Amino acid sequence: MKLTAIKGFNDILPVESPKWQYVERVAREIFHLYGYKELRLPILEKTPVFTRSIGEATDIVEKEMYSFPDKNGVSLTMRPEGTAPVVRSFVQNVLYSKNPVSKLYYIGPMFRYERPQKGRYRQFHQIGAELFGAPDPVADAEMMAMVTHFFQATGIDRLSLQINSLGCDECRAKFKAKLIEYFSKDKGALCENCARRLELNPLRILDCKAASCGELKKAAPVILDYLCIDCSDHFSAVKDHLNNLEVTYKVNEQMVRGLDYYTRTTFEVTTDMLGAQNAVAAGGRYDKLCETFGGPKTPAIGFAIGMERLILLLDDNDKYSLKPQVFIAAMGNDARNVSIKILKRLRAEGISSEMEYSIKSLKSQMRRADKSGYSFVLIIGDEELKKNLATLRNMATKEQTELSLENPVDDIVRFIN
RNA sequence: GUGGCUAUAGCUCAGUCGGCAGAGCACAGGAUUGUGGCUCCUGAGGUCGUCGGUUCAAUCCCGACUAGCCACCCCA
Repeated sequence: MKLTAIKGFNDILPVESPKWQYVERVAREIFHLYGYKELRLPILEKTPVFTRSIGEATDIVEKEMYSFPDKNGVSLTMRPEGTAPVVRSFVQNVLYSKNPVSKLYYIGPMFRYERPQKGRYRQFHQIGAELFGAPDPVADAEMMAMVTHFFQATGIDRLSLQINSLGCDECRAKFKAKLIEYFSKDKGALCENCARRLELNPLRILDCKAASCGELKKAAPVILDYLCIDCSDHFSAVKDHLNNLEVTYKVNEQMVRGLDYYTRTTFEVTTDMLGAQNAVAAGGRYDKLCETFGGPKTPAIGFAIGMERLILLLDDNDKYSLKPQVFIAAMGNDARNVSIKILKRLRAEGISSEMEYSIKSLKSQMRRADKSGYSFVLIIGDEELKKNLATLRNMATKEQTELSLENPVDDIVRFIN
Protein backbone atom coordinates (compact mmCIF):
# COMPACT_ATOMS: atom_id res chain seq x y z
CA MET A 1 0.00 0.00 0.00
CA LYS A 2 1.32 3.38 -0.99
CA LEU A 3 1.67 5.96 1.72
CA THR A 4 -1.06 8.53 1.60
CA ALA A 5 -1.88 11.68 3.52
CA ILE A 6 -3.99 11.54 6.67
CA LYS A 7 -7.76 11.60 6.23
CA GLY A 8 -8.96 15.17 6.03
CA PHE A 9 -5.41 16.53 5.57
CA ASN A 10 -5.05 17.84 2.06
CA ASP A 11 -2.13 18.79 -0.14
CA ILE A 12 -2.41 22.20 -1.71
CA LEU A 13 -0.99 21.51 -5.14
CA PRO A 14 0.74 23.98 -7.47
CA VAL A 15 -2.45 24.43 -9.51
CA GLU A 16 -4.22 25.66 -6.39
CA SER A 17 -1.50 27.48 -4.50
CA PRO A 18 -1.74 30.73 -6.52
CA LYS A 19 -5.27 31.15 -5.16
CA TRP A 20 -3.98 30.70 -1.63
CA GLN A 21 -1.26 33.23 -2.18
CA TYR A 22 -3.78 35.62 -3.67
CA VAL A 23 -6.12 35.33 -0.70
CA GLU A 24 -3.26 35.79 1.74
CA ARG A 25 -1.97 38.77 -0.19
CA VAL A 26 -5.36 40.48 -0.17
CA ALA A 27 -5.79 39.80 3.55
CA ARG A 28 -2.40 41.28 4.40
CA GLU A 29 -3.09 44.36 2.30
CA ILE A 30 -6.56 45.02 3.67
CA PHE A 31 -5.66 44.33 7.29
CA HIS A 32 -2.68 46.63 6.95
CA LEU A 33 -5.07 49.40 5.86
CA TYR A 34 -6.78 49.09 9.23
CA GLY A 35 -3.57 49.00 11.27
CA TYR A 36 -3.32 45.28 11.97
CA LYS A 37 -0.02 43.43 12.38
CA GLU A 38 0.67 39.75 12.02
CA LEU A 39 1.11 37.51 15.02
CA ARG A 40 2.67 34.12 14.23
CA LEU A 41 1.92 31.50 16.82
CA PRO A 42 2.77 27.86 17.50
CA ILE A 43 0.48 25.14 16.25
CA LEU A 44 0.72 23.21 19.51
CA GLU A 45 -0.49 24.62 22.80
CA LYS A 46 -0.99 23.19 26.24
CA THR A 47 -4.45 21.63 26.27
CA PRO A 48 -5.98 23.95 28.92
CA VAL A 49 -5.47 26.90 26.56
CA PHE A 50 -8.47 25.51 24.72
CA THR A 51 -10.46 23.62 27.34
CA ARG A 52 -10.64 26.64 29.62
CA SER A 53 -11.62 29.13 26.94
CA ILE A 54 -13.74 27.36 24.34
CA GLY A 55 -15.86 25.59 26.95
CA GLU A 56 -15.74 22.06 28.32
CA ALA A 57 -19.20 21.21 26.99
CA THR A 58 -18.59 22.28 23.39
CA ASP A 59 -18.17 19.76 20.59
CA ILE A 60 -14.70 21.07 19.83
CA VAL A 61 -13.42 20.23 23.29
CA GLU A 62 -15.50 17.11 23.82
CA LYS A 63 -14.66 15.24 20.64
CA GLU A 64 -12.78 17.23 18.04
CA MET A 65 -9.38 18.07 19.49
CA TYR A 66 -6.14 16.45 18.44
CA SER A 67 -4.69 16.06 21.94
CA PHE A 68 -1.84 13.84 23.06
CA PRO A 69 0.69 13.64 25.87
CA ASP A 70 4.15 15.05 25.23
CA LYS A 71 7.18 12.90 26.10
CA ASN A 72 7.06 14.34 29.61
CA GLY A 73 3.36 13.60 30.04
CA VAL A 74 2.02 17.12 29.55
CA SER A 75 -1.16 17.15 27.47
CA LEU A 76 -0.73 19.14 24.27
CA THR A 77 -3.33 20.04 21.66
CA MET A 78 -3.06 20.99 18.01
CA ARG A 79 -4.92 24.27 17.89
CA PRO A 80 -8.57 23.86 16.81
CA GLU A 81 -9.02 27.62 16.51
CA GLY A 82 -6.97 30.78 16.67
CA THR A 83 -8.50 33.12 19.20
CA ALA A 84 -7.51 31.28 22.37
CA PRO A 85 -3.80 31.11 21.41
CA VAL A 86 -3.83 34.79 20.45
CA VAL A 87 -5.27 35.70 23.85
CA ARG A 88 -2.75 33.44 25.55
CA SER A 89 0.07 35.21 23.73
CA PHE A 90 -1.44 38.64 24.31
CA VAL A 91 -1.48 38.03 28.05
CA GLN A 92 1.83 36.17 28.24
CA ASN A 93 3.71 38.86 26.33
CA VAL A 94 1.90 41.69 28.12
CA LEU A 95 1.05 43.31 24.82
CA TYR A 96 -1.52 45.47 26.62
CA SER A 97 1.28 47.35 28.34
CA LYS A 98 2.83 48.41 25.06
CA ASN A 99 -0.25 49.89 23.44
CA PRO A 100 -3.72 50.77 24.69
CA VAL A 101 -5.10 48.97 21.64
CA SER A 102 -3.69 45.83 19.97
CA LYS A 103 -4.67 44.86 16.45
CA LEU A 104 -3.42 41.42 15.49
CA TYR A 105 -4.00 39.01 12.66
CA TYR A 106 -2.92 35.45 11.93
CA ILE A 107 -2.96 33.05 9.01
CA GLY A 108 -2.47 29.34 9.43
CA PRO A 109 -3.72 25.80 9.88
CA MET A 110 -6.21 24.62 12.49
CA PHE A 111 -7.06 21.05 13.38
CA ARG A 112 -10.33 19.39 14.30
CA TYR A 113 -11.08 15.69 14.32
CA GLU A 114 -14.34 15.68 12.36
CA ARG A 115 -15.69 13.67 9.45
CA PRO A 116 -14.52 15.53 6.35
CA GLN A 117 -17.02 16.75 3.80
CA LYS A 118 -17.44 19.65 1.41
CA GLY A 119 -15.85 22.72 2.98
CA ARG A 120 -14.78 20.84 6.09
CA TYR A 121 -11.42 19.23 6.67
CA ARG A 122 -9.42 17.98 9.62
CA GLN A 123 -6.62 20.35 8.81
CA PHE A 124 -8.10 23.60 7.58
CA HIS A 125 -6.83 27.15 7.42
CA GLN A 126 -8.07 30.34 8.91
CA ILE A 127 -7.26 33.98 8.51
CA GLY A 128 -8.24 35.71 11.72
CA ALA A 129 -8.06 39.16 13.24
CA GLU A 130 -8.39 40.24 16.84
CA LEU A 131 -8.81 43.70 18.31
CA PHE A 132 -7.99 44.19 22.00
CA GLY A 133 -8.78 47.12 24.26
CA ALA A 134 -11.72 48.68 22.45
CA PRO A 135 -15.08 48.25 24.23
CA ASP A 136 -16.84 50.82 22.07
CA PRO A 137 -19.42 49.67 19.50
CA VAL A 138 -17.54 51.60 16.87
CA ALA A 139 -14.88 48.87 17.10
CA ASP A 140 -17.47 46.17 16.40
CA ALA A 141 -18.67 48.06 13.36
CA GLU A 142 -15.19 48.71 12.02
CA MET A 143 -14.30 45.05 12.40
CA MET A 144 -17.28 44.03 10.29
CA ALA A 145 -16.49 46.78 7.82
CA MET A 146 -13.01 45.30 7.48
CA VAL A 147 -14.38 41.80 6.82
CA THR A 148 -16.73 43.21 4.22
CA HIS A 149 -13.92 45.20 2.67
CA PHE A 150 -11.77 42.08 2.51
CA PHE A 151 -14.41 40.03 0.71
CA GLN A 152 -15.05 42.84 -1.74
CA ALA A 153 -11.33 43.03 -2.44
CA THR A 154 -11.17 39.30 -3.19
CA GLY A 155 -13.94 39.76 -5.74
CA ILE A 156 -16.39 37.41 -4.08
CA ASP A 157 -20.03 38.37 -4.02
CA ARG A 158 -23.30 36.70 -3.08
CA LEU A 159 -22.29 36.94 0.55
CA SER A 160 -24.45 38.02 3.42
CA LEU A 161 -23.37 39.58 6.71
CA GLN A 162 -25.56 38.51 9.58
CA ILE A 163 -25.33 39.98 13.03
CA ASN A 164 -26.78 39.29 16.43
CA SER A 165 -26.13 40.01 20.08
CA LEU A 166 -25.82 37.34 22.71
CA GLY A 167 -25.74 39.88 25.55
CA CYS A 168 -23.64 39.58 28.66
CA ASP A 169 -23.73 36.75 31.21
CA GLU A 170 -26.74 38.28 32.95
CA CYS A 171 -28.97 38.72 29.89
CA ARG A 172 -28.01 35.36 28.53
CA ALA A 173 -28.86 33.51 31.73
CA LYS A 174 -32.28 35.15 31.80
CA PHE A 175 -32.89 34.28 28.17
CA LYS A 176 -31.75 30.70 28.55
CA ALA A 177 -34.24 30.15 31.35
CA LYS A 178 -37.02 31.59 29.21
CA LEU A 179 -36.06 29.37 26.27
CA ILE A 180 -36.09 26.22 28.34
CA GLU A 181 -39.47 27.20 29.71
CA TYR A 182 -40.85 27.85 26.23
CA PHE A 183 -39.58 24.71 24.52
CA SER A 184 -40.38 22.44 27.45
CA LYS A 185 -44.07 23.11 26.88
CA ASP A 186 -43.89 21.44 23.47
CA LYS A 187 -41.11 19.01 24.07
CA GLY A 188 -42.79 16.40 21.86
CA ALA A 189 -42.71 18.65 18.81
CA LEU A 190 -38.94 19.05 18.91
CA CYS A 191 -36.74 16.88 16.73
CA GLU A 192 -34.55 14.27 18.37
CA ASN A 193 -31.48 16.47 18.36
CA CYS A 194 -33.26 19.45 19.81
CA ALA A 195 -34.75 17.39 22.60
CA ARG A 196 -31.17 16.71 23.59
CA ARG A 197 -30.17 20.33 23.08
CA LEU A 198 -32.85 21.43 25.52
CA GLU A 199 -30.68 19.98 28.26
CA LEU A 200 -27.27 20.64 26.78
CA ASN A 201 -27.42 23.97 25.01
CA PRO A 202 -30.93 25.36 24.48
CA LEU A 203 -29.59 28.26 22.38
CA ARG A 204 -28.75 25.80 19.63
CA ILE A 205 -32.40 24.89 19.08
CA LEU A 206 -32.73 28.27 17.40
CA ASP A 207 -30.18 27.12 14.84
CA CYS A 208 -32.02 23.89 13.94
CA LYS A 209 -32.98 23.35 10.32
CA ALA A 210 -35.68 20.71 10.93
CA ALA A 211 -39.16 21.70 9.79
CA SER A 212 -40.92 20.69 13.00
CA CYS A 213 -38.62 22.85 15.09
CA GLY A 214 -39.02 25.67 12.58
CA GLU A 215 -42.72 25.97 13.41
CA LEU A 216 -42.01 26.05 17.09
CA LYS A 217 -39.24 28.59 16.67
CA LYS A 218 -41.57 31.15 15.14
CA ALA A 219 -43.06 32.12 18.48
CA ALA A 220 -39.94 31.44 20.53
CA PRO A 221 -38.49 34.15 22.74
CA VAL A 222 -35.89 36.32 21.03
CA ILE A 223 -32.55 37.08 22.68
CA LEU A 224 -32.70 40.71 21.63
CA ASP A 225 -35.79 41.20 23.84
CA TYR A 226 -33.84 40.05 26.87
CA LEU A 227 -30.78 42.26 26.57
CA CYS A 228 -30.03 44.52 29.50
CA ILE A 229 -29.97 48.27 28.87
CA ASP A 230 -26.20 48.36 28.36
CA CYS A 231 -26.14 45.43 25.93
CA SER A 232 -29.14 46.75 24.09
CA ASP A 233 -27.59 50.20 23.71
CA HIS A 234 -24.37 48.60 22.54
CA PHE A 235 -26.16 46.62 19.83
CA SER A 236 -28.12 49.66 18.65
CA ALA A 237 -24.93 51.65 18.40
CA VAL A 238 -23.25 48.87 16.40
CA LYS A 239 -26.10 48.95 13.91
CA ASP A 240 -25.96 52.75 13.71
CA HIS A 241 -22.26 52.67 12.98
CA LEU A 242 -22.73 49.97 10.34
CA ASN A 243 -25.36 52.10 8.63
CA ASN A 244 -23.04 55.04 8.88
CA LEU A 245 -20.27 53.03 7.21
CA GLU A 246 -22.73 51.81 4.59
CA VAL A 247 -22.11 48.17 5.45
CA THR A 248 -25.13 46.06 4.56
CA TYR A 249 -26.14 43.49 7.16
CA LYS A 250 -29.09 41.49 8.33
CA VAL A 251 -30.03 41.01 11.96
CA ASN A 252 -30.44 37.30 12.58
CA GLU A 253 -31.71 36.93 16.12
CA GLN A 254 -31.46 33.16 15.87
CA MET A 255 -27.76 33.07 15.14
CA VAL A 256 -25.80 31.48 17.98
CA ARG A 257 -22.16 30.58 18.44
CA GLY A 258 -20.52 27.29 19.15
CA LEU A 259 -17.86 28.64 21.46
CA ASP A 260 -18.58 29.69 25.01
CA TYR A 261 -16.45 32.80 25.15
CA TYR A 262 -18.58 35.12 23.02
CA THR A 263 -20.38 38.08 24.55
CA ARG A 264 -22.60 40.72 22.97
CA THR A 265 -21.99 41.16 19.24
CA THR A 266 -21.65 38.07 17.05
CA PHE A 267 -21.58 37.94 13.28
CA GLU A 268 -21.25 35.56 10.37
CA VAL A 269 -20.57 35.93 6.69
CA THR A 270 -22.59 33.29 4.87
CA THR A 271 -23.01 32.05 1.32
CA ASP A 272 -25.59 29.89 -0.44
CA MET A 273 -22.95 28.25 -2.61
CA LEU A 274 -21.25 25.81 -0.27
CA GLY A 275 -23.92 23.26 0.56
CA ALA A 276 -24.18 22.54 4.24
CA GLN A 277 -21.20 24.66 5.23
CA ASN A 278 -22.61 28.12 4.69
CA ALA A 279 -20.34 30.14 6.99
CA VAL A 280 -17.28 31.60 5.30
CA ALA A 281 -16.32 33.78 8.23
CA ALA A 282 -17.54 34.19 11.76
CA GLY A 283 -16.67 36.13 14.82
CA GLY A 284 -17.79 38.17 17.74
CA ARG A 285 -16.94 40.03 20.88
CA TYR A 286 -15.30 38.28 23.82
CA ASP A 287 -14.97 40.76 26.64
CA LYS A 288 -14.18 38.22 29.36
CA LEU A 289 -11.61 35.99 27.74
CA CYS A 290 -8.48 37.89 28.77
CA GLU A 291 -9.35 37.49 32.41
CA THR A 292 -9.74 33.77 31.89
CA PHE A 293 -6.10 33.74 30.88
CA GLY A 294 -5.06 35.70 33.94
CA GLY A 295 -4.74 39.01 32.13
CA PRO A 296 -6.34 42.33 32.95
CA LYS A 297 -9.94 43.02 32.01
CA THR A 298 -9.60 43.68 28.30
CA PRO A 299 -12.58 43.83 25.98
CA ALA A 300 -11.88 42.27 22.62
CA ILE A 301 -13.49 41.33 19.35
CA GLY A 302 -12.36 39.19 16.46
CA PHE A 303 -13.27 36.93 13.60
CA ALA A 304 -11.91 34.07 11.52
CA ILE A 305 -12.25 33.40 7.82
CA GLY A 306 -12.28 29.81 6.54
CA MET A 307 -9.73 29.77 3.76
CA GLU A 308 -10.80 26.52 2.12
CA ARG A 309 -14.39 27.73 1.97
CA LEU A 310 -13.33 31.08 0.60
CA ILE A 311 -11.20 29.45 -2.06
CA LEU A 312 -14.10 27.23 -3.12
CA LEU A 313 -15.89 30.46 -3.97
CA LEU A 314 -13.14 31.86 -6.18
CA ASP A 315 -13.42 31.65 -9.94
CA ASP A 316 -11.65 28.73 -11.46
CA ASN A 317 -9.47 30.78 -13.76
CA ASP A 318 -5.77 31.43 -13.84
CA LYS A 319 -5.82 35.13 -13.03
CA TYR A 320 -4.29 34.39 -9.65
CA SER A 321 -0.99 33.03 -10.87
CA LEU A 322 2.03 35.04 -11.93
CA LYS A 323 2.94 34.57 -15.58
CA PRO A 324 6.42 33.31 -16.42
CA GLN A 325 8.20 35.44 -19.00
CA VAL A 326 11.03 33.97 -21.07
CA PHE A 327 11.65 30.35 -22.01
CA ILE A 328 14.94 29.53 -23.67
CA ALA A 329 14.77 26.81 -26.29
CA ALA A 330 18.33 25.65 -26.80
CA MET A 331 19.33 23.10 -29.40
CA GLY A 332 22.48 21.18 -28.76
CA ASN A 333 25.07 21.25 -26.03
CA ASP A 334 26.81 24.46 -27.04
CA ALA A 335 23.56 26.37 -27.16
CA ARG A 336 22.59 24.97 -23.80
CA ASN A 337 25.83 26.13 -22.23
CA VAL A 338 25.23 29.63 -23.54
CA SER A 339 21.61 29.52 -22.38
CA ILE A 340 22.27 28.69 -18.78
CA LYS A 341 24.45 31.80 -18.53
CA ILE A 342 21.81 33.99 -20.16
CA LEU A 343 19.28 32.64 -17.67
CA LYS A 344 21.49 33.68 -14.81
CA ARG A 345 21.55 37.24 -16.10
CA LEU A 346 17.81 37.30 -16.90
CA ARG A 347 17.00 36.24 -13.39
CA ALA A 348 19.33 38.86 -11.99
CA GLU A 349 17.17 41.35 -13.91
CA GLY A 350 14.07 39.91 -12.21
CA ILE A 351 12.81 38.08 -15.28
CA SER A 352 11.13 34.74 -14.64
CA SER A 353 12.81 32.35 -17.02
CA GLU A 354 13.57 28.67 -17.65
CA MET A 355 15.05 26.29 -20.15
CA GLU A 356 14.73 22.63 -21.04
CA TYR A 357 17.33 20.54 -19.22
CA SER A 358 17.56 17.65 -21.65
CA ILE A 359 18.28 17.87 -25.35
CA LYS A 360 14.89 17.90 -27.03
CA SER A 361 13.41 18.94 -30.33
CA LEU A 362 12.46 22.56 -30.82
CA LYS A 363 8.87 21.49 -31.27
CA SER A 364 8.83 19.80 -27.94
CA GLN A 365 10.41 22.81 -26.27
CA MET A 366 7.92 25.17 -27.88
CA ARG A 367 5.11 23.01 -26.63
CA ARG A 368 6.43 23.10 -23.12
CA ALA A 369 6.88 26.88 -23.24
CA ASP A 370 3.33 27.30 -24.51
CA LYS A 371 1.84 24.98 -21.95
CA SER A 372 3.63 26.73 -19.11
CA GLY A 373 2.27 30.05 -20.30
CA TYR A 374 5.50 31.75 -21.37
CA SER A 375 5.05 34.99 -23.27
CA PHE A 376 8.42 34.82 -25.01
CA VAL A 377 10.74 32.12 -26.24
CA LEU A 378 14.41 32.74 -26.93
CA ILE A 379 15.58 30.28 -29.56
CA ILE A 380 19.27 29.44 -29.72
CA GLY A 381 20.56 26.83 -32.16
CA ASP A 382 23.56 26.19 -34.32
CA GLU A 383 22.53 28.76 -36.94
CA GLU A 384 22.20 31.43 -34.28
CA LEU A 385 25.44 30.46 -32.55
CA LYS A 386 27.37 30.71 -35.80
CA LYS A 387 26.07 34.22 -36.39
CA ASN A 388 26.30 35.07 -32.69
CA LEU A 389 22.55 35.71 -32.66
CA ALA A 390 19.45 34.48 -30.93
CA THR A 391 15.81 34.61 -32.01
CA LEU A 392 13.23 36.05 -29.66
CA ARG A 393 9.66 34.97 -30.38
CA ASN A 394 6.58 36.66 -29.05
CA MET A 395 4.23 33.75 -28.42
CA ALA A 396 1.06 35.80 -28.69
CA THR A 397 1.85 37.70 -31.89
CA LYS A 398 4.29 35.16 -33.39
CA GLU A 399 6.64 38.04 -34.18
CA GLN A 400 10.31 37.09 -34.15
CA THR A 401 13.33 39.33 -33.70
CA GLU A 402 17.01 38.60 -33.93
CA LEU A 403 19.16 39.65 -31.01
CA SER A 404 22.90 39.78 -30.63
CA LEU A 405 24.34 37.21 -28.26
CA GLU A 406 26.88 39.79 -27.13
CA ASN A 407 24.48 41.29 -24.64
CA PRO A 408 21.04 39.77 -25.21
CA VAL A 409 19.60 40.58 -21.79
CA ASP A 410 19.26 44.32 -22.37
CA ASP A 411 17.48 43.66 -25.66
CA ILE A 412 15.18 41.11 -24.09
CA VAL A 413 14.27 43.47 -21.29
CA ARG A 414 13.48 46.16 -23.83
CA PHE A 415 11.35 43.82 -25.93
CA ILE A 416 9.24 42.26 -23.27
CA ASN A 417 8.27 45.60 -21.71
C1' G B 1 -19.93 8.87 16.40
C1' U B 2 -24.36 7.86 12.57
C1' G B 3 -26.28 7.30 7.50
C1' G B 4 -26.14 7.20 1.94
C1' C B 5 -23.17 6.78 -2.47
C1' U B 6 -18.59 5.48 -4.81
C1' A B 7 -13.71 2.76 -5.86
C1' U B 8 -11.36 0.24 -13.52
C1' A B 9 -5.06 4.13 -17.18
C1' G B 10 -2.14 10.34 -14.49
C1' C B 11 -7.64 12.66 -14.75
C1' U B 12 -13.12 12.00 -15.99
C1' C B 13 -15.71 7.73 -16.66
C1' A B 14 -17.69 3.48 -19.89
C1' G B 15 -17.73 -1.95 -19.80
C1' U B 16 -17.91 -7.25 -19.55
C1' C B 17 -26.08 -10.98 -18.38
C1' G B 18 -18.71 -14.40 -15.18
C1' G B 19 -14.49 -16.01 -20.64
C1' C B 20 -7.62 -11.72 -23.70
C1' A B 21 -9.43 -4.53 -20.48
C1' G B 22 -12.02 0.33 -23.31
C1' A B 23 -13.01 5.73 -24.60
C1' G B 24 -12.19 10.92 -24.05
C1' C B 25 -8.73 14.18 -21.93
C1' A B 26 -3.65 14.50 -20.49
C1' C B 27 1.43 12.54 -21.83
C1' A B 28 5.37 11.05 -25.65
C1' G B 29 6.78 10.75 -30.91
C1' G B 30 5.60 11.95 -35.95
C1' A B 31 2.94 14.54 -40.32
C1' U B 32 6.48 20.09 -40.47
C1' U B 33 15.78 18.32 -41.68
C1' G B 34 14.60 24.18 -36.24
C1' U B 35 8.78 26.88 -34.28
C1' G B 36 3.44 26.24 -29.59
C1' G B 37 -2.20 26.39 -29.65
C1' C B 38 -6.14 23.67 -34.30
C1' U B 39 -6.18 18.99 -37.19
C1' C B 40 -4.57 13.95 -38.42
C1' C B 41 -1.50 9.48 -37.47
C1' U B 42 1.29 6.47 -34.02
C1' G B 43 2.84 5.07 -29.18
C1' A B 44 3.46 4.33 -24.01
C1' G B 45 0.65 3.71 -19.82
C1' G B 46 -3.74 -1.28 -15.71
C1' U B 47 -2.19 -6.55 -9.70
C1' C B 48 -9.90 -3.36 -12.51
C1' G B 49 -8.91 -0.27 -3.96
C1' U B 50 -7.14 -4.61 -0.40
C1' C B 51 -8.02 -9.43 1.60
C1' G B 52 -11.01 -13.61 1.54
C1' G B 53 -15.36 -16.71 -0.46
C1' U B 54 -18.30 -19.03 -4.66
C1' U B 55 -16.73 -20.95 -9.65
C1' C B 56 -13.36 -24.80 -14.59
C1' A B 57 -12.78 -19.41 -14.80
C1' A B 58 -13.96 -13.23 -10.84
C1' U B 59 -12.55 -6.64 -12.71
C1' C B 60 -17.91 -8.41 -12.77
C1' C B 61 -21.44 -12.39 -7.91
C1' C B 62 -20.95 -12.59 -2.17
C1' G B 63 -18.47 -10.99 2.54
C1' A B 64 -15.10 -8.19 5.34
C1' C B 65 -11.77 -4.27 5.40
C1' U B 66 -9.70 0.33 3.66
C1' A B 67 -10.11 4.91 1.24
C1' G B 68 -12.89 8.96 -0.97
C1' C B 69 -17.27 11.94 -1.58
C1' C B 70 -21.92 13.80 0.38
C1' A B 71 -25.18 14.45 4.45
C1' C B 72 -26.32 14.33 9.97
C1' C B 73 -24.03 16.08 14.59
C1' C B 74 -21.14 20.32 14.80
C1' C B 75 -18.45 24.03 12.63
C1' A B 76 -14.36 28.22 9.42
